[in-house]
This record gives sequence, structure tokens and C-alpha cells, in this order.
Amino acid sequence: MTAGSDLDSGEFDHRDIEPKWQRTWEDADVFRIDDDATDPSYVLAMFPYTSGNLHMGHVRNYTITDAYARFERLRGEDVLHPMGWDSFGLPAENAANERDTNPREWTLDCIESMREQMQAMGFGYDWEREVTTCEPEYYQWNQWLFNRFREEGLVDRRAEEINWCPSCETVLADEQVEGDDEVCWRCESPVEARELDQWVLTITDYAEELLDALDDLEGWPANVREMQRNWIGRQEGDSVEFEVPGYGPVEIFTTRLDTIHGATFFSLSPGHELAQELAEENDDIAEYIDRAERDDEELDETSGVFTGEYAVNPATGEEIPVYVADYVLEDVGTGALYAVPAHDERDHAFAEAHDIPIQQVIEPAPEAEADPEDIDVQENAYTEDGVLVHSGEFDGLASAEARERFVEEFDGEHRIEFRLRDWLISRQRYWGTPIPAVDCPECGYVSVPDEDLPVELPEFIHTTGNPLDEAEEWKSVECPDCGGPATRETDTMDTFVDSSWYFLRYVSPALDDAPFDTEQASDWMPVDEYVGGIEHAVMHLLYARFFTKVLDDVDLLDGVREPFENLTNQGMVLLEGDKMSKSKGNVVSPQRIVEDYGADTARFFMMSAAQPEKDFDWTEEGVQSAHQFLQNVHSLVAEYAAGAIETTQETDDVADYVDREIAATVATATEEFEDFRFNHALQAVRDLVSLLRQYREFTTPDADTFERGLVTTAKLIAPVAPHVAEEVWDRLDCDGLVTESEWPAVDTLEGYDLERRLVENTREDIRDIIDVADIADPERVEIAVAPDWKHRVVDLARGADGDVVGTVMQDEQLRQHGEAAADFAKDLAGAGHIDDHLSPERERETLGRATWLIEREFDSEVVVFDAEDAPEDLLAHAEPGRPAINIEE
RNA sequence: GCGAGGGUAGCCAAGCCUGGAAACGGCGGCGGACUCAAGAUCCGCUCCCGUAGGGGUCCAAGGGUUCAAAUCCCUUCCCUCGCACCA
Repeated sequence: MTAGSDLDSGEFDHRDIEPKWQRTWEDADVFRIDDDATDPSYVLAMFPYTSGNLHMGHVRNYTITDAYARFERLRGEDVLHPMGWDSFGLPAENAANERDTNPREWTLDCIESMREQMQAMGFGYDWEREVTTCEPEYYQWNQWLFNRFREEGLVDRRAEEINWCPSCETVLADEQVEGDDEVCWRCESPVEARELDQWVLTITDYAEELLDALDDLEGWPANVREMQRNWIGRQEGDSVEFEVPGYGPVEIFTTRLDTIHGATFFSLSPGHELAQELAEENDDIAEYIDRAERDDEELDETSGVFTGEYAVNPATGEEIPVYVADYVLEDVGTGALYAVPAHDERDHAFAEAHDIPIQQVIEPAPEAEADPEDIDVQENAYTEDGVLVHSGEFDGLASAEARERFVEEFDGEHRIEFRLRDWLISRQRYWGTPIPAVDCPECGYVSVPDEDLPVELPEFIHTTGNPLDEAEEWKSVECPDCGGPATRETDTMDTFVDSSWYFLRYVSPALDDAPFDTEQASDWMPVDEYVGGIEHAVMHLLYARFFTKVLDDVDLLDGVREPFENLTNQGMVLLEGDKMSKSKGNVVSPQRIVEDYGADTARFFMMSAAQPEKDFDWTEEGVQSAHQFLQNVHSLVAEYAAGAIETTQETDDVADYVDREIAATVATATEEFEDFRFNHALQAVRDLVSLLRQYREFTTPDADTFERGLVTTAKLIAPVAPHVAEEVWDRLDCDGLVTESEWPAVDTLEGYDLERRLVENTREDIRDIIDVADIADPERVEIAVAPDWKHRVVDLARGADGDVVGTVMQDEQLRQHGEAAADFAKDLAGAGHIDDHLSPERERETLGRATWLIEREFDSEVVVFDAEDAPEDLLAHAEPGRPAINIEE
């Protein structure tokens, strides 16, 4: 359905109003933030890769940050809400090759088109701070920072066994290899192992801090923190050396040094140096290693081969057989271990398969639940800590103590190991930041001096390999140190380098003598709200944290250790329960929704559908419902503005009721917006609009109250449906732009919840009675508030410690009510818990304001008595919080 | 296996941190108002029983703490995600 531009019906046409207000905002520069702003609210969405198209995931992501940024701005905050382009990367090269263009032009076209789509969505960015990573003005700072990292000793060039993607023709970081089958994250080709000289950033120097600081990132989702913990993979243990006669010492790493006396064999991973050495002399070993290293065969878990050699256990002096076994991983610990089948499950399985003795050296400690008699290590490994046995002079030591002793005793070293590897940033591709180094035959790899930066990319050429390798003229340079002939480095940087500090460039995007202004960045950082996909849980977010810490350590930042204070991972937009994907062909195009319904409808629907981190189903009904609501708001305002709604200047109970609901809605919406529960906030606004319509239908509304309701509505929807909000604001003849107005003041009404509950309960009770008593046509509804003395009983009862009746009956005033007071007190004592309640006057006022709802619902007269005026028999049933009700037919 | 997050009425889903009303909302279903009619909109109902606001049974299952448990504690089962022959 498409909304017509029939103004008589009071409907808006999004095709008119959306571009109109977008232009107005732009002309008024409403999203600009001055450099001299102090500690603004920094709201950031992960910048997009420049594919050329916004998909629903983007739209959801950017709607969340835009709504929050607009909300913060309305509340009087200075807001930094920028946007930029993650615009280096392989797809642009592929596209260029397919389309006979070059990556730069292709990328700039994509940016152009995506910027237009964003503008059509009404996202309010400070475009003067736009950052484009593929421009020399940006990537020169990657190079400059590379030099700083290198000065700090955080850059290394080393021969690495690397992940090579044959299809992308480049190496990949460990983080970019996915799944058990080890495939490329971009093209899903199986990754190959190669040995190449590569540039790495030594992120492992920061492993400990990157891990520890996660504990304090309370604004981050638990799963992301956990994923990073897993990825860093800290392990505390000890290394000791075992002598293999004829071959020298072999270092092992273990977390269970206490079990060393129970070692009955020794295992090497197939890739271990000694295993390789032994393989040269022994065909069986060579063959086993060959099989283990081939990808096509999955070796049995207990597979392994005896080498014929023995290792000397430093604890016992015993010689134990050395095996090469596939279950020992090369990149865990040292790739070598002593095996204790009695206390490790894998060692146990291996020992059973190879008929190796099993020697128990740990018994359950006395305080442990297990009975030492029940432990049979021949059957199953006992893997808990305990007390040492069969360990010579050390028998009786606790595991933990033993570990400490043995490090000294056997000349070992206490070590902390990490799974995290250094970050390999070399890429053998064109479309990235050239690594600013020169390979000189005399001086080795020399950094390009800062004053010679940027090293700009040469012309792109179509080739199967790395275009930089063929740019002979570009490659050939003088060595910056000795002036002799030298060659440029042709590797470019992983694009995750670009995104590791882009949030700092937004602070001072035009600065030409530094990547960012240290003082300003230190004030504006950290990002207050960072929103993006869960796919960046490890890579981008870990690298950005690493960069931030390094920048702080080299004084480019002042006291900023973490980049992102609060992190939200938006959920997926599903279609009939399925992830939208091009390959499945179940994609809803944001462009189509914007054309058919308008940006506001799409934004409003998405934000009402679920909380940001939850998945939700895209439904046409939901879209229509959002559209309808916005049209309703608009037409209600249009009617009012056109004078079609008759109003008075007199307030009454109904007006008071509506007034309080307006205040309550503001309070709810504000709190929910703050907590990122936009759907709850919007529900409250829907309820308010519905109430205003009922008000209008029931009576002649008070002009001030009604208008306040409409103006408040305009403000409350402004973060999510800004174009409609402006349109409505304009029709209400308000000053300026709603986008630049002030959020309504939050007045918390003391006891509002009790009032609301009283009204709801009373209305429900009336319905119940009418239903159960089968009253067809109620003439008159009488409501009577409980007398003061009952309220007093409740007050006393709540304060009473146990003896409720006694406490109540000690009260002089209440004794006058004799039996009745005692009975009521007994009831209360039996109830166990006593709810809060309003004063009698407050109850009467509250019910008085709400009678119109009852009149309207049952089309009957409604009378609210206070205790003095109420008929005696009616009053008997009234309790605080629970008025008596009588219905006349 | 380890770790994290979950399991709420026909479906989706809030509440749980900070215990106190058969449990917000939405969808679907039922009834009603408006209408020539449909749509839209509005008002109710939607665990079971009930001719005056009552009673019963409820938040994966079982146990515990408490005057009081969806909410706190323990155990078990199931789901989702991350890591994993991790020494």
C-alpha cells in the first residue's frame, strides 16, 4: 500500500516530507558538533564495508544509534555521531577485475550510493567528520602509526607458518580462518599452510592486560567478553626439561607438575623439532608424521608411534619411552609433554592402547568427597587435585604445594601461556595500506621516514598476482638510510588496522600533523555507546582494544585504556524465522520499504519489534501497523491544527487524568530510551496517543492538556520517526525544529503506580461483577473509599511486629470501632503481607479522575463517595486499595 | 568436555539484578461498538471452575530458604552460542 497525498484525510506523504526535513536539517547543520564541545556523548555504529548497498542489518544498526543520538541531543547533550567507510579490502579488487574499472573508482561509487541511502533513512551524522580509510589522508596515519609501533618494538618481521588462502591469494590472520575445516572467512576456500616472511604486530605483549581488563568491561555483553577470554586463552603452568640422551634437553609445559612422578611415557607432537629430527633416521616415524600432517585423513585419537628413544624424568631419574602422537598439538605449550595416564584422560586412553603402565601418584585429599579406596586409576584417570603418593619424599604434599616445590626442585620455570598469537598484518594484495618499509640489501628493512609519508598506492593494474609486485617504478627507491638502491615493501596492511583506530580519527578528521588530537580525543573518548554485529566480537574489538592501549602507552592518548564503554550487538532481522541472505533469496530491500512506506515507518517498525540485541521477524503486518500508527498521529494533529477538534479552556477530572498520563508516559519513555529498550518506550507512546483519541471522543478536551499531549508525542517519537515528528511539530506551530527542541521534563509522580493499580483493579472488579452477576445494562455504579480508620488499621498493622491485633486494639481511636476494627486487623494479620496504599483523600481523587473511563466503558452513571457520604452497608466492604462497589441495574 | 546465555500461557515475548496481585505487550482466536457492508479504528475476553469483585492450578522438572518465590539457593533435564584431542 502506498499512502496518497490526500491532505484532507490528514495523512502525510512520506515522499514529500522525508526529503523536505532532511534538507532542512542539513541546512540548519543540526548534527554538527563543535571541536570545543566538552565530553560529548559519543554514539557510534560500526562503520560499514563499502559494498555499495545498505541491507536490513545496516539499517537496524544505524537506526539504533541514530535514535539514541537524537534522544541524547534532545536531552541537551552534545553528541558525536559520525559515519565513515571501511573501504579497503579484497572485494573491491575483485569487482574492479570483473567490471574493467579500478578499486578506487569502484569504491568511491559505492560510498556515494551508500551515503545517499543513509541520507534517505534520515540518519543524522556529522558528515564533516566523514572518514574514508582508502584515502591517503586516512591511511597515511596507518603508516605513521606503524612507525610508532615499530619504534616501540611492537612490529616484527619473521618467517611464519601462515594461513594462505589460494583463492584470495593472500595470507590470513588466525582470526580470519574459520571452523574446523579451516576455511577463509571471506571466500570459504580451504586455507593452506605456507612459510613466508611476514609483518606482525606483537599483540601478545598485551595479552595479560587485554584479558584482565575484560572483567571491568561491565557495559559489554557477557558472551563477547567470554569469546575474547577464550580467544586469548590464558594458561598458567610450569615448564621443565627432560633429557633425551643423544638429542639433548626437551622442554615441556604442564599445568600438573605435581603429577611428574607418575609420568610413564613422553609424547611429541608430529610437528615438534625432535620428532622431525627423529623422522630423518626412522621411516616409521616419518610415515606417521606424514599421515598426521595430511588433511585428508583423520587419525585415531590414540594413534602414535614409538621412537625407540627414551627421556629421563628429572624427578625420578627413570627413562620413559618417547612417542610421537597426534593428540599432542604443536601450538599448545611446547608441543611436547610427559604423559601421566593415571591422572589425564587422553594420556590414559593412549596408555591403554599402547600397553603402557599406569602409575598413580595423586590420591583424593581427605576433605574431598571421593574415597581413595574407590579410585582405580587402571580403569579411569583421576584428574582432580589431591595429595601426592608414590612420589618419594614428597608423599603427602597437596597438589598446589607440590607444583610450587617442583618448579624449584626440577629447575623449571613458572609460566603463563596464551593461545593468542601475534597479529599477522601482511597481505599480498593491492587494495590496502602499503606497509611503509623499504628493503635495502645493506640495511635490511628500513622504515619510510614520517616526512616521506604517505606511501601512496600506484596505479592499479589488472593482474593475477599482487599488482604492487609489478609496479616496478613504484617499487624501486633509494634506501632512506644509506641512499643505495632498494625495494619497497609490497605487502599491504590487513584492513583491521584501519578499523582499529577510526573512532579516534572522527574526533579530528582534518588534522594534518597527527592522526588525531590527543587532548580532544582523551576528553571525548571512550565511545559511550558502540553498536554493531556480533561477528566482530573477537577480531575488530580485540584489535581496537590493543591499539587503544598502545596509543595510551605512547602518550598519543592520555589515560584512555579502553575504546568502548558500552557495547551492543544488534540482533538479526529474520524473515519467517530465517536469516535473510542473498543466497536464499529471502531479502527484504530497505530501499523498497523506504519507497513504499518511508524511512520513518521502517525505523519505527524495527525499533518497536524487539530490543536491539534480540532477533526479530520482519513482517509486512508489523510494517503496516507502524505506518498506520504514524499516520494516526499525523491525522490527529492535522485535525487539531485545522480546528476540527472542539476544545474548551476548562480543566476537569478528565483533563487531570490525561495530564497525569502524559507525565507518566514521559517518565516511562525516558527511562526506556536510556536503557536501550526502545520498544517499551514506543509502546508507552502508542498508549498515550490512544488515550488522547479516547479523550477527544469522550468529551470536549481542554485545549492546553490536549495540545500538551500532542506536543509531547511529537517529542517522544522524534528519535525514532524524526520526519513525522517534524511535520507534526510544524503543524502544531511550535518554534524551530523538534530535532533541536528540549526533551520534556520528567516529573515523577509520587505514588503513580499505586494510583494506576487502584484504577485498574477497580475497573477490573466492576467488569468482573457485571460479568459474573450477569448484569445486562448497569444504570449506576457506586464506588466508596474505605474510611480513615481502616487506613489507620493498615498503617498500624504494617508497623506491628507480629501481634497485629494487639497493636491495633491498643490504639484509642480504633478501639471505638470495637469488633469491626478487631476483625479487620485479624484479616490483615492472616494475609501475611500488607500492600502499600494511598491515603483516603488520594484514593478518592484518583478514582474521581478515572470515573470517565468507567462511564465510557459501561455507559452508566458513576459516583465516587468518600467514607462520610457513603451508605453504611456499602462501606462495610471497602478496604484501603480496594473500594466498595455497588452496581444498580 | 569447558565456558556463557537461555527454557514464562496457542505462538512471539516482558518481568528475574533490587522476592510481595494468574504474570507488561504483541500476534492469533472469541465477543461487542461504529458501518448498508468490508476494511480501518475503538472496547472487552482469551489457564480451569464460578449468577457481586470468589475459589483452584500456574512461569522446564524436583528440592530448599522465606510470612511470601517466575524472581534467591541447590540438583537434574533440554535449547542456543563460543572455545575445544589446550598438556
